Amino acid sequence: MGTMSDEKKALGEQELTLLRFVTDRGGAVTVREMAAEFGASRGLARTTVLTVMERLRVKGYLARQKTADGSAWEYRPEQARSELLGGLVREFVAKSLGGSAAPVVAFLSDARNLTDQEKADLRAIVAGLEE
Amino acid sequence: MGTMSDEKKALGEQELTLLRFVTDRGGAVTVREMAAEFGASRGLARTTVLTVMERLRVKGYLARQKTADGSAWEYRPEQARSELLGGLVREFVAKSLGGSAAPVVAFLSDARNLTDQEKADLRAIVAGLEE
DNA sequence: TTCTCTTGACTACGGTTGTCGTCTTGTGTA
DNA sequence: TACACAAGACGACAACCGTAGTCAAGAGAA
Repeated sequence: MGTMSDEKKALGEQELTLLRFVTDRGGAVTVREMAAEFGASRGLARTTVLTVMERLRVKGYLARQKTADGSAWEYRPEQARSELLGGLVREFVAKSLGGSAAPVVAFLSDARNLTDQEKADLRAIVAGLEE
Repeated sequence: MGTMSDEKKALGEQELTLLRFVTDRGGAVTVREMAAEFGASRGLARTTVLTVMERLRVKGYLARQKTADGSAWEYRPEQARSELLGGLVREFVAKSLGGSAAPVVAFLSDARNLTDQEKADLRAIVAGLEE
Protein backbone atom coordinates (compact mmCIF):
# COMPACT_ATOMS: atom_id res chain seq x y z
CA MET A 1 0.00 0.00 0.00
CA GLY A 2 2.80 2.44 0.63
CA THR A 3 2.20 5.80 2.17
CA MET A 4 -1.52 5.91 1.72
CA SER A 5 -1.37 9.60 0.97
CA ASP A 6 -4.92 9.62 -0.27
CA GLU A 7 -5.57 12.63 1.91
CA LYS A 8 -6.68 15.34 -0.43
CA LYS A 9 -6.89 18.77 1.07
CA ALA A 10 -10.32 20.19 1.70
CA LEU A 11 -11.91 22.40 -0.92
CA GLY A 12 -13.97 25.54 -0.66
CA GLU A 13 -17.26 25.77 -2.43
CA GLN A 14 -16.10 27.83 -5.35
CA GLU A 15 -12.98 25.72 -5.75
CA LEU A 16 -15.17 22.69 -5.93
CA THR A 17 -17.58 24.21 -8.41
CA LEU A 18 -14.72 25.10 -10.68
CA LEU A 19 -13.09 21.71 -10.34
CA ARG A 20 -16.37 20.00 -11.17
CA PHE A 21 -16.65 22.19 -14.22
CA VAL A 22 -13.22 21.09 -15.41
CA THR A 23 -13.89 17.40 -14.90
CA ASP A 24 -17.38 17.62 -16.44
CA ARG A 25 -16.00 19.39 -19.43
CA GLY A 26 -13.36 16.76 -19.98
CA GLY A 27 -9.90 17.25 -21.41
CA ALA A 28 -7.43 20.01 -20.73
CA VAL A 29 -8.30 23.69 -20.41
CA THR A 30 -6.38 26.90 -20.31
CA VAL A 31 -7.08 29.66 -17.86
CA ARG A 32 -8.37 31.81 -20.69
CA GLU A 33 -10.91 29.18 -21.68
CA MET A 34 -12.02 28.75 -18.11
CA ALA A 35 -12.33 32.49 -17.65
CA ALA A 36 -14.58 32.62 -20.70
CA GLU A 37 -16.63 29.50 -20.09
CA PHE A 38 -16.82 29.51 -16.33
CA GLY A 39 -15.85 32.90 -14.98
CA ALA A 40 -17.61 35.26 -17.33
CA SER A 41 -21.13 34.05 -16.61
CA ARG A 42 -20.40 34.29 -12.89
CA GLY A 43 -18.85 37.71 -13.03
CA LEU A 44 -15.41 36.50 -11.97
CA ALA A 45 -12.27 38.26 -13.07
CA ARG A 46 -9.73 36.34 -15.09
CA THR A 47 -7.22 36.49 -12.28
CA THR A 48 -9.74 35.04 -9.88
CA VAL A 49 -10.14 32.01 -12.07
CA LEU A 50 -6.38 31.77 -12.34
CA THR A 51 -5.92 31.97 -8.60
CA VAL A 52 -8.48 29.27 -7.95
CA MET A 53 -6.97 26.99 -10.55
CA GLU A 54 -3.52 27.47 -9.10
CA ARG A 55 -4.77 26.66 -5.62
CA LEU A 56 -6.38 23.53 -6.97
CA ARG A 57 -3.09 22.59 -8.55
CA VAL A 58 -1.16 23.12 -5.34
CA LYS A 59 -3.70 20.99 -3.54
CA GLY A 60 -3.21 18.22 -6.04
CA TYR A 61 -6.52 18.30 -7.87
CA LEU A 62 -5.22 19.73 -11.12
CA ALA A 63 -2.01 19.27 -13.08
CA ARG A 64 -0.78 21.49 -15.85
CA GLN A 65 1.53 21.42 -18.83
CA LYS A 66 2.49 23.91 -21.49
CA THR A 67 0.25 24.17 -24.52
CA ALA A 68 1.62 23.06 -27.86
CA ASP A 69 2.61 26.59 -28.84
CA GLY A 70 4.14 27.12 -25.44
CA SER A 71 2.23 30.30 -24.80
CA ALA A 72 0.18 29.20 -21.82
CA TRP A 73 -0.62 26.40 -19.41
CA GLU A 74 -3.17 23.70 -19.91
CA TYR A 75 -4.80 22.25 -16.81
CA ARG A 76 -6.33 18.83 -16.46
CA PRO A 77 -7.89 17.01 -13.53
CA GLU A 78 -5.78 14.57 -11.56
CA GLN A 79 -8.82 12.46 -10.82
CA ALA A 80 -11.54 11.37 -13.18
CA ARG A 81 -14.99 12.73 -12.59
CA SER A 82 -16.31 9.59 -10.99
CA GLU A 83 -13.40 9.34 -8.58
CA LEU A 84 -13.76 12.95 -7.60
CA LEU A 85 -17.47 12.70 -6.90
CA GLY A 86 -17.12 9.36 -5.19
CA GLY A 87 -14.44 10.80 -2.96
CA LEU A 88 -16.63 13.74 -2.11
CA VAL A 89 -19.49 11.52 -1.05
CA ARG A 90 -17.21 9.32 1.03
CA GLU A 91 -15.69 12.30 2.74
CA PHE A 92 -19.06 13.87 3.34
CA VAL A 93 -20.45 10.74 4.94
CA ALA A 94 -17.36 10.34 7.08
CA LYS A 95 -16.90 13.92 8.20
CA SER A 96 -20.31 15.52 8.08
CA LEU A 97 -22.49 12.58 8.95
CA GLY A 98 -20.06 10.97 11.33
CA GLY A 99 -19.82 7.82 9.25
CA SER A 100 -23.46 6.87 9.02
CA ALA A 101 -25.04 6.48 5.60
CA ALA A 102 -28.52 6.45 7.08
CA PRO A 103 -29.29 10.14 6.38
CA VAL A 104 -28.28 9.57 2.79
CA VAL A 105 -30.64 6.66 2.53
CA ALA A 106 -33.37 8.79 4.04
CA PHE A 107 -32.68 11.50 1.51
CA LEU A 108 -33.25 9.07 -1.31
CA SER A 109 -36.58 8.05 0.11
CA ASP A 110 -37.99 11.33 -1.10
CA ALA A 111 -38.61 10.50 -4.72
CA ARG A 112 -38.51 14.17 -5.64
CA ASN A 113 -34.80 14.05 -5.11
CA LEU A 114 -34.31 11.47 -7.82
CA THR A 115 -34.40 11.39 -11.57
CA ASP A 116 -35.80 8.38 -13.35
CA GLN A 117 -32.29 7.27 -14.15
CA GLU A 118 -31.28 7.47 -10.52
CA LYS A 119 -34.34 5.51 -9.49
CA ALA A 120 -33.46 2.83 -11.97
CA ASP A 121 -29.90 2.73 -10.64
CA LEU A 122 -31.22 2.40 -7.14
CA ARG A 123 -33.36 -0.57 -8.12
CA ALA A 124 -30.37 -2.18 -9.71
CA ILE A 125 -28.35 -1.69 -6.56
CA VAL A 126 -30.98 -3.23 -4.37
CA ALA A 127 -31.28 -6.12 -6.77
CA GLY A 128 -27.55 -6.56 -6.38
CA LEU A 129 -27.82 -6.68 -2.61
CA GLU A 130 -30.16 -9.58 -2.78
CA GLU A 131 -27.88 -12.53 -3.07
CA MET B 1 -44.87 30.26 3.46
CA GLY B 2 -43.71 33.61 4.68
CA THR B 3 -40.16 34.71 4.33
CA MET B 4 -38.71 31.37 3.51
CA SER B 5 -35.72 32.08 5.71
CA ASP B 6 -34.68 28.49 5.73
CA GLU B 7 -31.20 29.60 4.82
CA LYS B 8 -29.00 28.31 7.58
CA LYS B 9 -25.51 29.66 7.60
CA ALA B 10 -22.76 27.31 6.58
CA LEU B 11 -20.89 25.38 9.23
CA GLY B 12 -17.25 24.53 9.63
CA GLU B 13 -16.20 21.00 10.29
CA GLN B 14 -15.64 21.35 13.98
CA GLU B 15 -18.83 23.32 14.44
CA LEU B 16 -20.70 20.54 12.75
CA THR B 17 -19.05 17.82 14.80
CA LEU B 18 -19.97 19.60 17.97
CA LEU B 19 -23.52 20.24 16.83
CA ARG B 20 -23.97 16.61 15.90
CA PHE B 21 -22.70 15.65 19.34
CA VAL B 22 -25.34 17.83 20.96
CA THR B 23 -28.19 16.50 18.87
CA ASP B 24 -27.04 12.90 19.23
CA ARG B 25 -26.79 13.30 22.96
CA GLY B 26 -30.30 14.67 23.20
CA GLY B 27 -31.60 17.19 25.67
CA ALA B 28 -29.94 20.35 26.91
CA VAL B 29 -26.27 20.72 27.79
CA THR B 30 -24.17 23.30 29.53
CA VAL B 31 -20.81 24.45 28.27
CA ARG B 32 -19.13 22.72 31.16
CA GLU B 33 -20.72 19.41 30.27
CA MET B 34 -19.75 19.81 26.67
CA ALA B 35 -16.21 20.72 27.63
CA ALA B 36 -16.00 17.54 29.68
CA GLU B 37 -17.79 15.18 27.32
CA PHE B 38 -16.72 16.58 24.00
CA GLY B 39 -13.78 18.89 24.41
CA ALA B 40 -11.61 17.00 26.86
CA SER B 41 -11.10 13.94 24.70
CA ARG B 42 -10.22 16.18 21.78
CA GLY B 43 -7.84 18.40 23.69
CA LEU B 44 -9.98 21.50 23.34
CA ALA B 45 -9.95 24.26 25.91
CA ARG B 46 -13.18 25.11 27.68
CA THR B 47 -13.31 28.50 26.01
CA THR B 48 -12.97 26.90 22.61
CA VAL B 49 -16.05 24.83 23.23
CA LEU B 50 -17.82 27.92 24.50
CA THR B 51 -16.87 29.92 21.43
CA VAL B 52 -18.05 27.25 19.05
CA MET B 53 -21.34 26.88 20.89
CA GLU B 54 -21.91 30.59 20.84
CA ARG B 55 -21.20 30.76 17.13
CA LEU B 56 -23.68 27.97 16.60
CA ARG B 57 -26.22 29.91 18.59
CA VAL B 58 -25.70 33.08 16.58
CA LYS B 59 -26.10 31.06 13.41
CA GLY B 60 -29.38 29.71 14.66
CA TYR B 61 -28.47 26.09 15.30
CA LEU B 62 -28.56 26.21 19.07
CA ALA B 63 -30.76 28.04 21.55
CA ARG B 64 -30.03 28.54 25.21
CA GLN B 65 -31.78 29.27 28.45
CA LYS B 66 -30.69 29.65 32.04
CA THR B 67 -30.32 26.51 34.09
CA ALA B 68 -32.74 25.95 36.93
CA ASP B 69 -30.31 27.38 39.50
CA GLY B 70 -29.59 30.27 37.19
CA SER B 71 -25.85 29.76 37.34
CA ALA B 72 -25.21 28.94 33.71
CA TRP B 73 -26.71 28.51 30.26
CA GLU B 74 -28.18 25.37 28.88
CA TYR B 75 -28.01 24.86 25.13
CA ARG B 76 -30.33 22.78 23.04
CA PRO B 77 -30.56 22.18 19.30
CA GLU B 78 -33.04 24.21 17.27
CA GLN B 79 -33.48 21.36 14.85
CA ALA B 80 -34.03 17.71 15.62
CA ARG B 81 -31.30 15.33 14.62
CA SER B 82 -33.13 14.04 11.58
CA GLU B 83 -33.83 17.51 10.25
CA LEU B 84 -30.24 18.55 10.75
CA LEU B 85 -28.83 15.55 8.94
CA GLY B 86 -31.43 15.73 6.22
CA GLY B 87 -30.58 19.36 5.63
CA LEU B 88 -26.90 18.52 5.44
CA VAL B 89 -27.48 15.90 2.80
CA ARG B 90 -29.68 18.20 0.76
CA GLU B 91 -27.15 20.96 0.92
CA PHE B 92 -24.32 18.64 0.05
CA VAL B 93 -26.08 17.29 -3.01
CA ALA B 94 -27.00 20.78 -4.15
CA LYS B 95 -23.71 22.52 -3.54
CA SER B 96 -21.02 19.90 -3.75
CA LEU B 97 -22.53 17.59 -6.32
CA GLY B 98 -24.16 20.32 -8.35
CA GLY B 99 -27.62 18.90 -7.77
CA SER B 100 -27.16 15.38 -8.99
CA ALA B 101 -27.88 12.51 -6.64
CA ALA B 102 -26.15 10.04 -8.91
CA PRO B 103 -22.83 9.98 -7.03
CA VAL B 104 -24.76 9.28 -3.87
CA VAL B 105 -26.51 6.40 -5.50
CA ALA B 106 -23.18 5.12 -6.73
CA PHE B 107 -21.78 5.35 -3.23
CA LEU B 108 -24.52 3.11 -1.95
CA SER B 109 -23.78 0.52 -4.56
CA ASP B 110 -20.72 -0.43 -2.59
CA ALA B 111 -22.29 -2.64 0.02
CA ARG B 112 -19.35 -2.07 2.34
CA ASN B 113 -20.69 1.41 2.93
CA LEU B 114 -23.92 0.10 4.36
CA THR B 115 -25.05 -1.55 7.54
CA ASP B 116 -27.70 -4.23 7.44
CA GLN B 117 -30.22 -1.74 8.69
CA GLU B 118 -29.37 0.70 5.94
CA LYS B 119 -29.66 -2.05 3.36
CA ALA B 120 -33.09 -2.92 4.67
CA ASP B 121 -34.12 0.72 4.51
CA LEU B 122 -32.91 0.93 0.97
CA ARG B 123 -35.00 -2.07 -0.02
CA ALA B 124 -38.02 -0.46 1.55
CA ILE B 125 -37.42 2.72 -0.38
CA VAL B 126 -37.16 0.95 -3.66
CA ALA B 127 -40.31 -0.99 -2.88
CA GLY B 128 -41.97 2.36 -2.28
CA LEU B 129 -40.88 3.66 -5.66
CA GLU B 130 -42.62 0.85 -7.42
CA GLU B 131 -46.16 2.09 -7.72
C1' DT C 1 12.43 49.36 -31.93
C1' DT C 2 8.46 50.73 -29.42
C1' DC C 3 3.75 49.99 -28.21
C1' DT C 4 0.31 46.61 -26.95
C1' DC C 5 -1.59 42.17 -25.39
C1' DT C 6 -1.57 38.00 -23.17
C1' DT C 7 -0.27 35.31 -19.30
C1' DG C 8 0.92 34.09 -15.00
C1' DA C 9 3.41 35.29 -10.44
C1' DC C 10 2.69 38.03 -6.43
C1' DT C 11 0.39 40.56 -3.17
C1' DA C 12 -3.64 41.94 -0.80
C1' DC C 13 -7.83 42.27 1.82
C1' DG C 14 -12.06 41.13 4.13
C1' DG C 15 -14.69 37.22 6.02
C1' DT C 16 -14.86 32.65 8.32
C1' DT C 17 -13.18 28.97 11.25
C1' DG C 18 -10.42 26.81 14.81
C1' DT C 19 -8.33 27.74 18.95
C1' DC C 20 -7.48 30.24 23.08
C1' DG C 21 -6.17 33.76 26.65
C1' DT C 22 -7.81 37.44 29.53
C1' DC C 23 -11.14 40.21 31.97
C1' DT C 24 -15.32 40.82 34.57
C1' DT C 25 -18.86 39.47 37.28
C1' DG C 26 -21.49 36.64 40.32
C1' DT C 27 -21.29 33.52 44.27
C1' DG C 28 -19.88 30.79 47.83
C1' DT C 29 -16.60 30.09 51.57
C1' DA C 30 -12.72 30.71 54.86
C1' DT D 1 -14.99 40.80 54.46
C1' DA D 2 -11.61 38.99 51.29
C1' DC D 3 -10.41 35.36 48.34
C1' DA D 4 -11.16 31.50 45.28
C1' DC D 5 -13.94 29.70 41.44
C1' DA D 6 -16.99 29.15 37.80
C1' DA D 7 -19.06 31.13 33.58
C1' DG D 8 -19.20 33.86 29.93
C1' DA D 9 -18.18 38.08 27.14
C1' DC D 10 -14.45 39.83 24.32
C1' DG D 11 -10.60 40.10 21.76
C1' DA D 12 -6.93 37.88 19.23
C1' DC D 13 -4.43 35.45 15.83
C1' DA D 14 -3.26 32.19 12.23
C1' DA D 15 -4.98 29.53 8.27
C1' DC D 16 -7.90 29.34 4.60
C1' DC D 17 -11.22 31.05 0.93
C1' DG D 18 -13.23 34.20 -2.40
C1' DT D 19 -12.02 37.82 -5.08
C1' DA D 20 -9.09 40.67 -7.53
C1' DG D 21 -5.39 44.36 -8.71
C1' DT D 22 -0.66 45.07 -10.14
C1' DC D 23 3.60 43.76 -12.36
C1' DA D 24 6.87 41.80 -15.25
C1' DA D 25 8.14 38.92 -19.08
C1' DG D 26 7.31 37.27 -23.70
C1' DA D 27 5.19 37.79 -28.48
C1' DG D 28 3.32 40.38 -32.10
C1' DA D 29 2.07 44.62 -34.50
C1' DA D 30 3.38 49.10 -36.28
